[in-house]
Amino acid sequence: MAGAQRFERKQAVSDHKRALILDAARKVFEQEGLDGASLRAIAAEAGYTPAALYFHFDSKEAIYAEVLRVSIARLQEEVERAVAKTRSPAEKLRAAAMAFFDFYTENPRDLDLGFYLFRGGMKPHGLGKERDKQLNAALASALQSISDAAEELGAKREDARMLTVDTFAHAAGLLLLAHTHRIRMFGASARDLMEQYVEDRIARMRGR
Amino acid sequence: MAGAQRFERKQAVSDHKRALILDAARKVFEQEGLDGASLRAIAAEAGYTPAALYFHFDSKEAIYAEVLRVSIARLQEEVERAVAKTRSPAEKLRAAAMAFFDFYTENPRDLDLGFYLFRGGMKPHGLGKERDKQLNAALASALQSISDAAEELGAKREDARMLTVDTFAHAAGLLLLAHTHRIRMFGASARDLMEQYVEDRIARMRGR
DNA sequence: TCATATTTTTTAACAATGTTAAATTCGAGT
DNA sequence: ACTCGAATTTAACATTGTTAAAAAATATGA
Repeated sequence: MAGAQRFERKQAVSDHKRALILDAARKVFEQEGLDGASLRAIAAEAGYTPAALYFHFDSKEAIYAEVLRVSIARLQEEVERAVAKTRSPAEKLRAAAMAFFDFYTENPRDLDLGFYLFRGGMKPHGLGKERDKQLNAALASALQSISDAAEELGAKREDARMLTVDTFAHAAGLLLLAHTHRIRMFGASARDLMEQYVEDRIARMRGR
Repeated sequence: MAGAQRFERKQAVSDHKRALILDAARKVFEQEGLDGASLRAIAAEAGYTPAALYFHFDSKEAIYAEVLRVSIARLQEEVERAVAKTRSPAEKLRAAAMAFFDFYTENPRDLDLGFYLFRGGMKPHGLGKERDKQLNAALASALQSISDAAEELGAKREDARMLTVDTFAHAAGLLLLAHTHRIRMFGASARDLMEQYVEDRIARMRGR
C-alpha cells in the first residue's frame, strides 16, 4: 500500500474516533446538561477512560468548542433555510432574526453551551485565542443574512453590521432572561418582545 | 445582664463576623475575579479555615448571593442618584437606563457575579428558590425607575413593565458582548448602541 | 472560681473535577 | 517474530465544595 493511502486511512480512523467522542459529548450534554457533561461522563459514554480523550483533544474545552462549532453550523443552516423562503429584504431581516431567536429557544442546550464558552470558559485551559476567533467568525457567518438584509434595505455596510450586533445582543439578552425564567408577565413572551424589536428596526430603516 | 441584651450582643458579634467574611469575599473577588474567588481563598483572606465559613453561611453560593445583594443595592443607589437630577419623564427614562448600563460597564466584577448567579449557579447547592426570588425582586426594584418613567410618559402599567424587561435584556446582551470583547467595530461602542436603543424607545412612545 | 453547657473553629476526611506522566496494550510493516 | 509507533489505561496530583467529628473558645450558673 502506498504511503499516502496509509496516511489517509489512519487519518480517517482517527477522525472517526474523534467523531465518536463528540457524539458521546453531545449525548451526555443533551441528557445531563452542561453541568453533567464532565470529562469523565463523556469518556464513559464513549467507552473510554478519561485520560484517553486527551489523545484526541487538547482539553475538555476543546471538546466543548467542537460541539459548539457544529451547533453554530446548524444554526446557520436554519437561518438560511428561513431566509430562502422570503421575497423581500424586510422579510429576510425578519426571518433571519427570528430564526436565530427560535433556534436557541428550541435548543436550550445549545444556548447553554454558547453562553458558557462565549463567557470565557474554564480556567487555566481557556478556549484560546484561535478557537475563540474561529467561533466568533462562525457566529458572524451565521448572522450574515441579517447584515445582508439590512444592506439590501439601504443601510451602509457599517450600519448594517451594527444593526446585526444590536439584534444579536437583544436576542441574547431576551434568551438569557427567558432561559433563566425571568420573564413571565401579562402573557407577553420573550418572543413577542423580540418580534417587536425587529419590527421597530425595520420600520425605522424604512422611515429614513 | 438581661436576656434580651445578651441576645442582641451575641447577634451583633455574629453579624460582624459575617460582615468580615463578606468583605474578604469582595476583596478576593475584586482582585482575583470570579474564578479566583474559591471558598478557600475567601477563608484565607478572612483569616479562617475553609470549613469555618459553613458556620456562618450555608454554602459558597450563599456568600456570593449576599455579595450580589449589596451589589444590586449599590446599583439601585446609582440609578436613583442619576434619576434625581432629571426634570422630565423622558430624561428620567434615559438616565435610569444609562445609569444601569454604565454601572455594569464600570464594575465588570459585579457583572460577572450577576451573570453567574442569574444563570443558575453551581450544582447541588444552587442558590435556592427563596434567594433567587429575593435577588430578582431586588433587581426589579433597582429598575423601578424605568417603569415609573415609562408610566409617566403615558404607557400603561403592563407596557411599562415590558419596556423595562426589554431594556434590561438589551443592556444585558450588549454588556455581555462588550464584556467578552465581542464588540469592536467602526469606532461604535456598546454604549452608543445602548443610547440609540433608548432614544428609539423614547421617540416611539412620544409618537403614539 | 469551678464545672458545665453552648457557640465557634479546626482537623481530617470525602467525593468529584480536569489534567498529566508513566506504563501498557495494540496494530501494522518489515 | 520483531519492532516501532500510535492508542489507551493506570495511577496519581492538585483543586474544588462540602461534611462529621474533635477541639477550642466562650459564655452561663453554682
